[in-house]
Amino acid sequence: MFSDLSPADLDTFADMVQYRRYPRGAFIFNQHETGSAMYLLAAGRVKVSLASPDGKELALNYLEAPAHFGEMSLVDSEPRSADVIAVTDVELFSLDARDLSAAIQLNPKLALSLIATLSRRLRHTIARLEDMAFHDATHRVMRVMLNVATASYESRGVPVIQGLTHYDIATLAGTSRETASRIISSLAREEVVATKGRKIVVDLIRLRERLEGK
Amino acid sequence: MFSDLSPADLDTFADMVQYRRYPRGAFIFNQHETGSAMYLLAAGRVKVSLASPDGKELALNYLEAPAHFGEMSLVDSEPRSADVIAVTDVELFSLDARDLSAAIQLNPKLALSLIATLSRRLRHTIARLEDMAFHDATHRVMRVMLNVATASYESRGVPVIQGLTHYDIATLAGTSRETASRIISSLAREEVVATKGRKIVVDLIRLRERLEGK
DNA sequence: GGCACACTGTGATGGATATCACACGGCGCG
DNA sequence: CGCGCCGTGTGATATCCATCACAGTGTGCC
Repeated sequence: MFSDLSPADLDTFADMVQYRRYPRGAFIFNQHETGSAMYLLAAGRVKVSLASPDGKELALNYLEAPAHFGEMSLVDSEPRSADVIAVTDVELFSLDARDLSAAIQLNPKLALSLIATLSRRLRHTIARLEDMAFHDATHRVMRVMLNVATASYESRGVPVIQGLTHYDIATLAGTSRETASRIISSLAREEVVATKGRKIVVDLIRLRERLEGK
Repeated sequence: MFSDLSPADLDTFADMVQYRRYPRGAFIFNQHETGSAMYLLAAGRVKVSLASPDGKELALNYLEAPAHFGEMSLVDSEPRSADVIAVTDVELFSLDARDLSAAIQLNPKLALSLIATLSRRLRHTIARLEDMAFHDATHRVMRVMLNVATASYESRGVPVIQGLTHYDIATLAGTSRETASRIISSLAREEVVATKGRKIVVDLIRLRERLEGK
């Protein structure tokens, strides 16, 4: 989902920034917590997600370095609107709101970069909301698989889903683990995807057809 | 949901901007359409909403002057992610993306204002998504009523919902007109709200209790 | 002031999906 | 290299809600 920050930009505020590490599984911050820093993810992978009081989870996104998150708290002092959890060991830099306007003075393009990031994320979130409101679980699970497999195809040349359990896919699709399982089985039966052990190989063409068709 | 633009800001780019009027009911732009302008709403009321292929509707928001919308297309050239429809007669100014960086040079605070707006809207959209994923129709309808009534209370001193049909409330809550009707009737029976003709008076305290309680 | 039309209230029904329950499979750690 | 545990597959059941159907109601327009 990211990022327009160039190395030059990073240099610009190298001394405003603070280095941190988190082990796999750690919470970087929690929903409803206050905090005025944004984070630049330098290495590793994080999950941005929401938890309901009764233990359900909805994943907003997975981010891979280089990326940034937590920008919303730079401009207002509202509580965090999601949890961010380290999926692997993580290295990152934090930038406090106090330093932001200084950073923008030094490099106004940074502001445009933030605007671009927020825009992309808002679009993405609106699309998610649209899916929740208009489409059934099958459609949503297919869309998640298409997104993940497409990203994999673009970065590694293979349209494969791995490192995500059915539970993870379900939280991305906003449905239950069981429902996601059933849908994946059924797609495998129809040869839209092929499951090899705990890995899913996606037929991008067919999957896209299915998503458009109905 | 808005806005940090001061009259001074408006002066700054008075000559980059173009004046337009739309009658009640007009589409200002459509989802999926391309377009690189943002709009400053000077007078009137618009609805930002999504339409599904099979005729369902999900309202993202209603905006009242002064407000702005369509900023996302300033920084990328993705299609519009929602429809914007004039609910009353509307007057607005459009600002093209080409002029944006110039405007930001003239007034860097404008960038911060955009970031703040986008942040607020992203928070709001995430909260909507959370509601859709975790809560039932009753909860969502109550939240819509609480939001509208609270806004009314703050601007006019009376916690009243008017000018919105049950259908409108349903599209804001992401449910059907019938379900919204049933929920409102039931809340009226329990004296959480009182319906006077086509107007709903809300007991803010009780409604908030109900929303927190379960 | 009345007539039409949009809005509202409410029953009946079916369908999607959450949830509970449990068996099976494979992966990783000791 | 085997045992345990997490992940997966799938049935049965219950619930929420969309949808269809239609009667009653208010409002604005002529």
